[in-house]
Order: sequence, then C-alpha cells, then structure tokens
Amino acid sequence: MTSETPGPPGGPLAHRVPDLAALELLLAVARLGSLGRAARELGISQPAASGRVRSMERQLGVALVDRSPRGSRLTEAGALVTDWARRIVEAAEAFDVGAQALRDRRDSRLRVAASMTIAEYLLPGWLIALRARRPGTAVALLAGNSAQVAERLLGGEADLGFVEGLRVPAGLDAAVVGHDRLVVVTAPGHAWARRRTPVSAAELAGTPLILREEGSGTRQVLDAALGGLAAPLMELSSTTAVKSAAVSCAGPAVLSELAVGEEVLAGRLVRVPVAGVRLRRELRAVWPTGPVPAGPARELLGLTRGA
Amino acid sequence: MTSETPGPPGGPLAHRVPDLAALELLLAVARLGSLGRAARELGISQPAASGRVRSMERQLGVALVDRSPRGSRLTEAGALVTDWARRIVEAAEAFDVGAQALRDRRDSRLRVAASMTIAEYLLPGWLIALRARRPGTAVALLAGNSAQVAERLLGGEADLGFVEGLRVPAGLDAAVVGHDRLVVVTAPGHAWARRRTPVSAAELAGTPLILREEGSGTRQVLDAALGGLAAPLMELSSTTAVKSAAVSCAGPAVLSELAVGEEVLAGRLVRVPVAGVRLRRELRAVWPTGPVPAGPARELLGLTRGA
DNA sequence: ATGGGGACATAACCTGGTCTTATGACCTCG
DNA sequence: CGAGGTCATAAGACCAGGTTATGTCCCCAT
Repeated sequence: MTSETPGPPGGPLAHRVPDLAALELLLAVARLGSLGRAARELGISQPAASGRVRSMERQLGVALVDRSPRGSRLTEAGALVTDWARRIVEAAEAFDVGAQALRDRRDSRLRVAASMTIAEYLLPGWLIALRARRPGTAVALLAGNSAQVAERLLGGEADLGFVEGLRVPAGLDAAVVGHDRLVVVTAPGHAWARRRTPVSAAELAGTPLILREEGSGTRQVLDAALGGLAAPLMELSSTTAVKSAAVSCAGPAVLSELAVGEEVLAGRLVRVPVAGVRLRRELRAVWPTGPVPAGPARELLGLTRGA
Repeated sequence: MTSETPGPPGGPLAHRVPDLAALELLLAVARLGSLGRAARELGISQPAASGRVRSMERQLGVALVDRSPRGSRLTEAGALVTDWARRIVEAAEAFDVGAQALRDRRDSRLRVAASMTIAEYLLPGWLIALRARRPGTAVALLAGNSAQVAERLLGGEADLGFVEGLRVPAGLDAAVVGHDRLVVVTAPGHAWARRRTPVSAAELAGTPLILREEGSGTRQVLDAALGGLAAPLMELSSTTAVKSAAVSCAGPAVLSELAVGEEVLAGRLVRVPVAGVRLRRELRAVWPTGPVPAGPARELLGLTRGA
C-alpha cells in the first residue's frame, strides 16, 4: 500500500510508530536479552534504554518485554512487534547505505553507475553486503539510464556499472548478475487473476493496459516484445502510480518483477501467466572493455554474482 | 540483511536516517509539488516543513528538492531517496496497523486470531487494505498456533481466524486465502544454487539442512513431507536466525516462501528446485461452522480473497 | 547466611532540537 | 502594478530524551 491512500487517521505516522532509535533498541534487547546490555551496545545509559522501552510500550499500549531481575525477554506480542520493527530497520539500512553512496560523489574508492531500477531495488542490498565484508569502503553512486552509465564508465568517472536492457552498450564488457522480468499483474478481483491459461501476445497487445509513459525503459521493453503495439489504458509517470492503479483494480498492469515482488507475495496483486512474449531482461554489470576491474569493484561484482 | 550483522559503523542508524516525520514530509512534497502544501497536509507550519527538508538535506549531504518561486520538484537524487524512503514508510504503516490491532485487545468490532506466520507477513497488508475501505474499524489481533486459533473462535473470543497447515481444525469452516510453500534456499555461492535438476526427496532427506527447531510449524511440515527424516545441520529458534545462517553460506535452509521472498528477489538467497516433495500448504481463513461471518469479518475475508 | 554483582526503576537536572508566529524577498499572472 | 502564490529567516517557547546518582530486588557464591 502506498502513501497515496486516503491516509491513516489520527495524525501522522510518526506519532504512532516509535522512532528508529527505539526500534533498534528493541531489536538489541531481543537479541541480547537485557536492557542494560542493549543500552551498552547502542552507547546509551541503562536508564535511557529502560525509559525508552517503557515509553514505547506506553505509546503502543502493549507490553513488549518481560522484565526480571535476571534480564528481559520479549513478550509474545513483543516478538511480533519486533518482527515488524525489523522490517522498518532493514528498510532504513537500505536507505542509509543508499543515501551515503549518493553523498560521496567523487573521490570515493568505488564509483558505481547504475540504472534507476537497479539503484532503487538491488543496489542497497549489495552495498549492505559489501559493507559487511569490507567495512569502510566509500562508495559513490550515479544513477542514470544505460547510455549515461556507459558514458560514465568510458569517461573514467565510474569504476563499475549496472544496466538492465537487451543489449550491452558498445565499448563495455558485461557479466549477467541477475534477471528482471516484466510481469502482467492485476488486482485479485480482476478476471485475469483467475486465468490458468496463459495470455497470448496478441491478446496482450489487444487489451488496454496500465503502463508507464512512452519512453520509459519498461515501456520500451514491452513495446519491443509485442512489436510496438501496446495499448495503453492509462499512462502513468511512476512505477508507484502504476502499482496503485493496478491495486485499485483499474485493470492489468505491466511492471518489473522487482517492483511488484512484495505486492504479489502479499496477495495484493496477482501475477497473470503470459506466453509467447519475451519479457525477461538481463541485469548486467558492465565495465570498460578489458580485464575485470580490480579492487573494490571486483569485490562488489563478486557479491552480486554470489561470492 | 538482518541487524545481527556486524552493524553499521559510525553510530546508530537513527543518527543517519531522517525520522519518519521527515520521510513522510518528503513523500508529501514529492506528491504535492510544494513545501507549503505538504506542510498543510501534515498539519505543520510552512517554515517547519522548510526547515525539516533543509536539515534532511544537510544530514544526507544531498540536495533533494529544487525550490522555485513556483513550487518544489524533486532532484534526481531526491527521487531515488524518496523511493527508498517510501519503503521505510510502508514498513512503518504495516507496523502501525499491526501494533494497533495488538493493542485493541477486546471490545473491538473485529477480533482476529491468526497464526504467527500470517500475522507477521500477511495480516498487516490486509489490515491496511481494510482500513482504506472501512476507516475506523477497530481490529483486535491474537496470535497463536492453529489450536489456539480454533479455541478462540469456538469460545467466541474471535470472529475470524487464519491458519496455515494441512488440515482444518474440527468445528471450523474454511476458505483458502492464499498459499505458502516451504522452499529450499542457499546462498548464491552454494553448489545447489546452480542446480537446474530438481533435488529429490531422498536427496533432501539425506542432506544436513539449516532448520527451525523441532516442534515448529515449519519443521513439522517438512518432516511430514519427507516422512519424518529431515537431517538438521543446525537447529535455530527463529526464522531470522535461519535466514542469516543461510545467507552466510552455512548450507541449504528450508523456510517459508513468505519469509525469504525479499531475499530471493534481491539475490541474497537462491531458490533451489525440489521435486517429489509436497511443501505447499494452504493458508486458510476459518470461522465456526456455519454461515460465513457477517460485518467487518466478511469484509476482511473478502479482501484476502480479492474483493 | 551474607555480601557481591547484575538488572531494572526512580529522581533531578540539562541540553538540544523542533515547533510556532511574524516577517521579508521573490516570481508570476491578471 | 498589485494580488497571491512560493520559500527563507529570525526570535522565542517548549518538550523529549539523555545523563548521573541512587534505590530495590534477586541470584549466586563464598
């Protein structure tokens, strides 16, 4: 669900969700089994941790930890809350590593240029893995389309690039690091959601679809796969908008698998089987023709392909 | 990546990631195209919004919005940051709706009892959808195993239940609302990650696996599917711990598809094909034998099956 | 039994950030 | 050229959260 929805009642989210420090504290308590130890790990005093957890419990109206003179264990409700909290913290970690890469523009040890889709969905995870393995590696990120990525690499402004698309830009060597697929999705209530027989290319081309605007990467791939014939029901300028429209059952939408993975898993969208259309596209690491880059770039490349 | 990793350097996450209010503000600015309008929507003053965005930019070291006397548009970097921010906010929304349901114990209009897996991964999304459609419906959540869910329903302490498992508890009617599958996953570097030929039941039973502890729902399903013969390489007491072990390439792990969906999509784990083992299990809504419940329960039931 | 140590709670005080109101500067458009 | 929109700055009030110092309780080892 996106934030374009009517909006939660009762004031902004921030008033009802504990802040990141509190959630990190909760995770630490869950892991270490003691408020005091968690406090030490986070570099705050024990009373601060105690008070923070208490106020979090007051805010949520739920007892989260069972205190005992021998330590603290999570309540049953606390365990559930902690699981939900972990997802916030993980998203925050991705945000953090991504933002940091965006900041360290030049003068970094590793300069990465990536397409939007990869930068948005995949790169943060890779950078977290890289940080775990080589702490302190400063990474700079430049996001752009395939042509821009190629330009950066050839101009020596980036050490490693990532592109999605059918062809490798000239002058670059490449290695496939993953796959993306355009998928057709509908809200669960749509007729196509119950289809077992795949939708054919002709049928897809003949049905009005919710699509990104003409010129977008997604749209180009779809048009190429169908032979330039996609019929738009709506044309929207962001992936999020397309998702929202599809969820509200406006019709079938075509989106990257990466963009809708979560919604499909949660059942908010249903993937419609398609046959006879090549919607798969490779995600590739690229670098200037020649030997595989050395140093941090090689390290990152290794991570994306499985150590 | 979980928070059990070495931990980010440079102080707690909360010092480097803007708080939820700031992220919500950023989303509002992106959507409305003006700091002032965003401020009004969030019920704060325009200078507060202006200052908040400014301090966020200072904190991240990146310009996020282009101000003009005619409004504010996102920078290119700002768009990327906003996408990452949206994921945090979405996780926070799930947290919020879940925590709220946990609080409103009794006296709610809709009392739901759900198994842990469903409560953790699916229910928040359903509740967000329910809130969008029927704002103000107070929901109470009780999490427990199948037997506890059945008990609550039969005792009149819950209106609707959700269970995962092979059989429907006696005295209850059920409707399938989704599927879950146990999947075998490995780190991308593991030998099995490159298998194209499915792993057989015998092979699976003969290989030491990273598993949840005996008695857990996941383990029971696996043991039943293999005929009680799963060989543990490690036995861990939480899904998170199993995931972490698998990511660090300790060996193949067996987990719910819901639990590893994100990791598989991001390439941190690879799904290993398996043949000849029934690892699929239905997720069911359940209610006391008789007519489908009315009121909010029916509404929620409808949402889970696609309106 | 008894003292040490760990764990959590309470109290008093401080600091710092963030909001608000009140302006000012700038651009666009009728 | 004035009206209405946008964003920025300034000054003051306020509250949240942190710290140190201390108290209570329980376990365990001597």
